[in-house]
Amino acid sequence: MTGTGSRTSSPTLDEVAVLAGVSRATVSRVVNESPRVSPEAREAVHAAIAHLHYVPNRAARSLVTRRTDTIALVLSESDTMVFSDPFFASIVRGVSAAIAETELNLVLLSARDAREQEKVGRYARQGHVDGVILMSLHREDPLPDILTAAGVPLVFCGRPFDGRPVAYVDADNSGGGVLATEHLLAAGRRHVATVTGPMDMIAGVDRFAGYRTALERAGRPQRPEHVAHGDFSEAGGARAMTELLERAPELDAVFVASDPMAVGALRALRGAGRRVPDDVAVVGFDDAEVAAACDPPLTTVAQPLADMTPLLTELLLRQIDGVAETAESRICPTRLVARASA
Amino acid sequence: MTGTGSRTSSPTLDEVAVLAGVSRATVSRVVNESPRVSPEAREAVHAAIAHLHYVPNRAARSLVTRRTDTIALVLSESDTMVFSDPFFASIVRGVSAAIAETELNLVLLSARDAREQEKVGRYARQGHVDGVILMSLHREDPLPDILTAAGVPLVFCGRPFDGRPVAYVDADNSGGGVLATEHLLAAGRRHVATVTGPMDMIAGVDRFAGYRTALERAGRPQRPEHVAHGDFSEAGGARAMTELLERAPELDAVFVASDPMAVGALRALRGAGRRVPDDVAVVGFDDAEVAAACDPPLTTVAQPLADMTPLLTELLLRQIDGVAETAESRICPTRLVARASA
DNA sequence: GACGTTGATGGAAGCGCTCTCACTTTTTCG
DNA sequence: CGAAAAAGTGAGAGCGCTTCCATCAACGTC
Repeated sequence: MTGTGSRTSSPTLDEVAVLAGVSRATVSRVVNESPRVSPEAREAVHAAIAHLHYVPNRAARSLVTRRTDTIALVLSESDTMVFSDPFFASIVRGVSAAIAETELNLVLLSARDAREQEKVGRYARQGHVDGVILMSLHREDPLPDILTAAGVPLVFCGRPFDGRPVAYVDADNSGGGVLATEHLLAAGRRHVATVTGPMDMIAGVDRFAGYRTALERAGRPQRPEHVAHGDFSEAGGARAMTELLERAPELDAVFVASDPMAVGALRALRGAGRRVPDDVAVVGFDDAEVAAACDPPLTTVAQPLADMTPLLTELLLRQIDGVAETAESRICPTRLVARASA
Repeated sequence: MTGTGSRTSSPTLDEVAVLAGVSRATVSRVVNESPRVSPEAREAVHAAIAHLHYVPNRAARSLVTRRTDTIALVLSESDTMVFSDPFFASIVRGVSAAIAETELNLVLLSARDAREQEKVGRYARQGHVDGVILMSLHREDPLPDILTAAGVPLVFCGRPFDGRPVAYVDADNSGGGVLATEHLLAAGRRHVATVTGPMDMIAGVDRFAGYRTALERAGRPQRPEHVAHGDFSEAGGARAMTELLERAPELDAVFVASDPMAVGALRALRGAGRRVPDDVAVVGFDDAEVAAACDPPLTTVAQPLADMTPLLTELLLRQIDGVAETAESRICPTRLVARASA
């Protein structure tokens, strides 16, 4: 505790009360829009507030209300990923928009490494936020346990690995994987490979599961050399595609578990002289903006982000307001968007 | 104020004091690491804290200390931009890392539209944060005024438009523009065009100024048809490059004011059948990761981000601690990174 | 051995706000 | 016209914490 800063001390509720000629309680009522205030008092208070540029001190209010009116969106991912994958942008934008409708504030917290995760945990436990939305969870992430233990209202963006009873919203990833794979099969493709997401993320696991389910239903063999693991990044997608071409040159279709990876795969295919969709059909996942823009336009599985982000927010607010009975969760349907690549 | 939530009320300082058999004052001293506590008392308190899982209530502490130990990094930009331009990622990562060294928390706030700007302003005035780093400022952004009026310690990432006396850190953008343009000139290029950044951002303006300065120094005419305005995005860069090729087909070099735009420009040039660097030399700005990876590798102007982000943090902390005399600011030198594109 | 010193500790006063409760005034209705 | 209900208001008790100040024990010092 070195200095004091030069912040001119702002006016308090008392000063407003004195100026308005009423009691502190009345000022508080006006500020909190209680209906039981006479119009005259209300006006006097408003005038005083305007005159003094009064702004309520949040710490004092929080101390008694036990609320901060801010929620955190925690990005549990390397920021290279966060800032390059359009999926994150979409979620942030969507949640942000949903929160903007309310009186709440939204803060973004990054939790890339153990140290930052610890800080986020402390931040939440200290009562800085009323609730947390956790996204991009990896299998071993300690944050779910930390935050659950802290008793903070919590919603996951994405199904949790263990079946823990927690509120979450997710796209139907496995259903989407089935959709994509069946689309390829229905087009008469014989050798359908896949570039999966990271296997320590549920979206990676579930989309892969969908691929396998579809093959199984079609009575097709699952060949290990048709599976390469990516990391949801464009570079990773290119790498995995190259690997696949080496191991299984006969492939004529590939389900790539994210659009950025699909862009990389497209590049790798072009580099290898394969034409899309003539030689190899490609289906991506996400329906990111880039999907429609790339060459050829990418057939992909769309997630209903427009539904998911408000839902995420709603579930959290319900928990905060204490009206959520049990941990609710929602799986949102995915749909295939057919374009030229498959 | 509907419900109460089910958060089990956490233990207070008093309870710790009772359990440890000391006074509240002593517990507070231990928590705040005051040296004037006997080892026995300290140990007893630590034991009690561990036993109760005590976490200090931040609101109560802030109320008296007038500090929150959190600072905000405000992204005053559309999130499409934020999430696609690697420059943002670098700043966020750098500041994040610098903050991680300290006891402070970092929150990211988005301020895309007037409504969000208002919220950010309120958030700061209500005392949620000890200081603010403002980045990606556009000319008409109201946030600087709002935050200055709020008396919040403030550092700009980027020189302010007006010469207001405010702390800021910026790269030497105009110097970088000179560097890039002179490099092109020195290579014997006769018709050096430029794709600028947005003219409502200081980085766009300054880099363009550098381009003009270099032409002037070399005694070359400044031709309006050699200037096209971009928006720092890849698509914008491609668009501007196309425009340039139409207006000034004779051009044999172009200074593109950001790497993402340069990638777009490279694409446009390839599309138009121009070879780089044979027909047209290209210099970018930022030295983003993509610069080394693209084809051909991009000659670009590097910003010393590794210096800038700690500086940004340091300047802010100094203000918060009240040791900053006046508004300090720093311009960090840029340097040319020569690669194949020019 | 009386004295100031030093170090450790607890009592208590707030920080700025909310909210219960009691009080006064006004309205309503039998 | 009186009693009950409703409406508006203020006093005051905290919320959990820090910190000033007083206290007290243990320590040299002459």
